[in-house]
Amino acid sequence: MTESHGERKRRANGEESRRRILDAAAEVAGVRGYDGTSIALVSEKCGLPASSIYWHFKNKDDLLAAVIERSFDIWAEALTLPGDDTDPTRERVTALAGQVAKTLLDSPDFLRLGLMLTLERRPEEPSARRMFLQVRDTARARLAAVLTTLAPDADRDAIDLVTTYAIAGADGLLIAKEIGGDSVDLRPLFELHARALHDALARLAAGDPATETP
Amino acid sequence: MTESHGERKRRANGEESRRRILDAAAEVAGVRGYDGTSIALVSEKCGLPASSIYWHFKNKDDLLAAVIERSFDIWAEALTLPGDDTDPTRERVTALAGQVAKTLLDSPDFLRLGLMLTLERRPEEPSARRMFLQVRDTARARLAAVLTTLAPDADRDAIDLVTTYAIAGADGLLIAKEIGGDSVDLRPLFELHARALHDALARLAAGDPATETP
Amino acid sequence: MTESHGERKRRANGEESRRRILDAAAEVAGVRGYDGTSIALVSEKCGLPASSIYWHFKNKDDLLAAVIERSFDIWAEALTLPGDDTDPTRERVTALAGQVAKTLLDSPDFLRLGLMLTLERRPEEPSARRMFLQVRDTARARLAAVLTTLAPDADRDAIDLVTTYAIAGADGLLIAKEIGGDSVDLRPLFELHARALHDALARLAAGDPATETP
Amino acid sequence: MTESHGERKRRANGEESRRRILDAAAEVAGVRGYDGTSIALVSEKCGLPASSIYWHFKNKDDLLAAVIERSFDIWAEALTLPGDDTDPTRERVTALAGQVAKTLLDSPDFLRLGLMLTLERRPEEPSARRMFLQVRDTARARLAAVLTTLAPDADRDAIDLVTTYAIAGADGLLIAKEIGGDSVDLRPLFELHARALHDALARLAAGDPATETP
DNA sequence: TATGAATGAGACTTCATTCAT
DNA sequence: AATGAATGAAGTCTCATTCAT
Repeated sequence: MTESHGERKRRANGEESRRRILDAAAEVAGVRGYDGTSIALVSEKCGLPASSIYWHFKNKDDLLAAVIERSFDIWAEALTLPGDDTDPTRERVTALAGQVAKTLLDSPDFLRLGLMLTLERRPEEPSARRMFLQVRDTARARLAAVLTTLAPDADRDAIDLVTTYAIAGADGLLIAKEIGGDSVDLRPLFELHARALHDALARLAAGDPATETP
Repeated sequence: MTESHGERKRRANGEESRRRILDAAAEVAGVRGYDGTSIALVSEKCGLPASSIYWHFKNKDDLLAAVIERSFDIWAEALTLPGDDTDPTRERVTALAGQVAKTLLDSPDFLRLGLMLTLERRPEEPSARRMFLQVRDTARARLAAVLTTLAPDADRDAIDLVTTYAIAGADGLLIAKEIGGDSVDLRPLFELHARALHDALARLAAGDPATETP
Repeated sequence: MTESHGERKRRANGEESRRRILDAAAEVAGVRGYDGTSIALVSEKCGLPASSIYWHFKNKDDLLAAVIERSFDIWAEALTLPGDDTDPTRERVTALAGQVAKTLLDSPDFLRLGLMLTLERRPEEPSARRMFLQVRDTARARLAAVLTTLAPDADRDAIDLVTTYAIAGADGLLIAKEIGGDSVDLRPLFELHARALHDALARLAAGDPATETP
Repeated sequence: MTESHGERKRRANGEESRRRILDAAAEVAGVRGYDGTSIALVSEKCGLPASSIYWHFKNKDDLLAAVIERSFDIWAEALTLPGDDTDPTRERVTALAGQVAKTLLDSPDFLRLGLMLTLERRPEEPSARRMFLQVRDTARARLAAVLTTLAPDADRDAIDLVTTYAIAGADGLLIAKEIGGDSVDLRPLFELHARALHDALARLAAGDPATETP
């Protein structure tokens, strides 16, 4: 109780204000997308006037980039990819996929917003989009590393292919969930995906050139 | 007063104007998304004044729904799903997946715009979104029918699951292509996906309960 | 009385609206300068909403450029420079200067606004400024032509010099009037200026190299 | 707690901060005018936060008035008008005009900004404008004194007239230079002006009523 | 002697839409 | 079958200024 947080006219606290703005922006942007996120809406939701938002962020684009960055950081922290195990059993791959699925569904702000941004092709790319692609690349690199430990003999191109397919499946299933809502049970779907990945890895490990084009 | 003040061609051809508007709207919406598509932009792109757009369409929402509908129709026509063959060989499933991939990449307007709309959660759902979900359901039903012919013994839930997974993969791969551009070769990816689907179907046909949760 | 102008909801009349906007903008800009002229102020003064102003003009810059152009045209029309007379008597030059003085004081909008714009050095030049410099050049050319008829033997550089000096005097005296208000009587000042110009022309006609640097 | 968190130099030197602010404000105001000079721009240019500017100056108006005052002082110091000589030869008047021209071109901040302010007619006159008119009056008085020594017999009204004309010429030529840039050589122009002033003074000394209105 | 943070007002501009012709 | 003109609402962002520390 050394600092009563009930003070009337809030004493200036930049850190806390910034957080409140980011929270509000994440909430709005996750729902309405880039264009649909208006500063006025964020302002209303966080209780600070619009002009205060511009004290903390250069502009709307900058704000949304920050939203994506923070949301990704939270997600990446929640997801501790076990990178030391090298046993590509189906159980293990399934567990891995399940972990990813769960964390994605828990904090999907950056992913949903990011996918929306990804699908657009504006004349000048928003830095929020750039930020999404950047963090997505980070995640991709980590996943590729894990897959490499699971199929050490596979060449880089093959790993790349499976990595891309793994991510694509996750993206697609997230969308399926978005559309289907409660009628879609993600668990068996991610299991299906895990099995597909496992089999692909197994073929890779066996040197099966199944992924090559004839 | 013989109504001859110099207008040459295009003596008020409604059909043609409507088409020009739809073309322009499709182009803009495919690039900028729902919010990013302004009537002014469409007007500029099609050469007709904004008020003329409102003569042909009730409002922006209506216009975009029409865009999606038309784009889907074009796509559906291009894609003649062979629904009579019942041989679930890998080659056949692969060919099928390849066909879908190709047509999606050729006319992806409705899909890209639709996915953007899908990812948003507005208070009041745009009818463009509703339209997308509707045509998507049509496509889904057709795909489910095909899969059923390939695995006649599978139960409805299993077919549903694989159908959802099939669509999810397509969505995800489209996004991967969107992000990766030329550095992503969709062919082997769709082959991977086809193989995954084939294997799943095979397991289904064999009564393998692999997709059930333990 | 074929068209009662008392109609309630004004029937759309672009020409008239445009004029009203220009009138209002000229009034405001002449008083407040470029930055000081807000669209809201113009809107209030002309009775049309701000968005209507943007129907008629691309943006504020475009509007102010139009203000300058029109104001100049009005001025140029009011000032019929007698270009056929070639008698450089003092009376004639004085009359000429007086005419310029009078018309400048009658419609000084473009000049006052233009001079303000002239004195600024923005990173990107407003097109209103460019417009001012352009019409000013037009005026300058006409004046140079008149001076040439008055001193046909003078070379181009000399005419240029006197032209510049003539304009500078007019600018300066307008400013003096602006500052001094009623306490400044422009008539004798322009007479002084006219005399200076006459003497300079006379020296030029006589081949006196007085304007050359030693 | 020995107050030692690393600040090195500049231990809060008020005088120096004030100077930096004035420098920045002079630079900005000379370029953008009164309205165009924003506190944020000045802050950025001088490296001090906006709130610090308000510690040194009451408000923007106060700041710009200070800019004008200081700029004028610098100019006045640079210009040592020789007031003791009473020989109205052309050479002397020319030299005098040249001196004024040179100093004006060297430090024109106050003049350019002042002229911009002069041309505006706001509802409430900025004190910066008042300051400009005040220092301008000071300069005017000094010039009138010099002219009086050159034409001791002239009456006050005549001296006033010539003084006004002298200043108007200087203003106008500054504008000409502003517009013409390198293509305008001020030297012969100021010589022309000097000659005009000399002749006017000579006529005054001779009692020539040339400046009177018929 | 400063300054980080905040803020209401207002800047310019675009929005989707309507209406009279 | 169309369109020129208009319009209120809302958009992003900057403004000058204040205040607690």
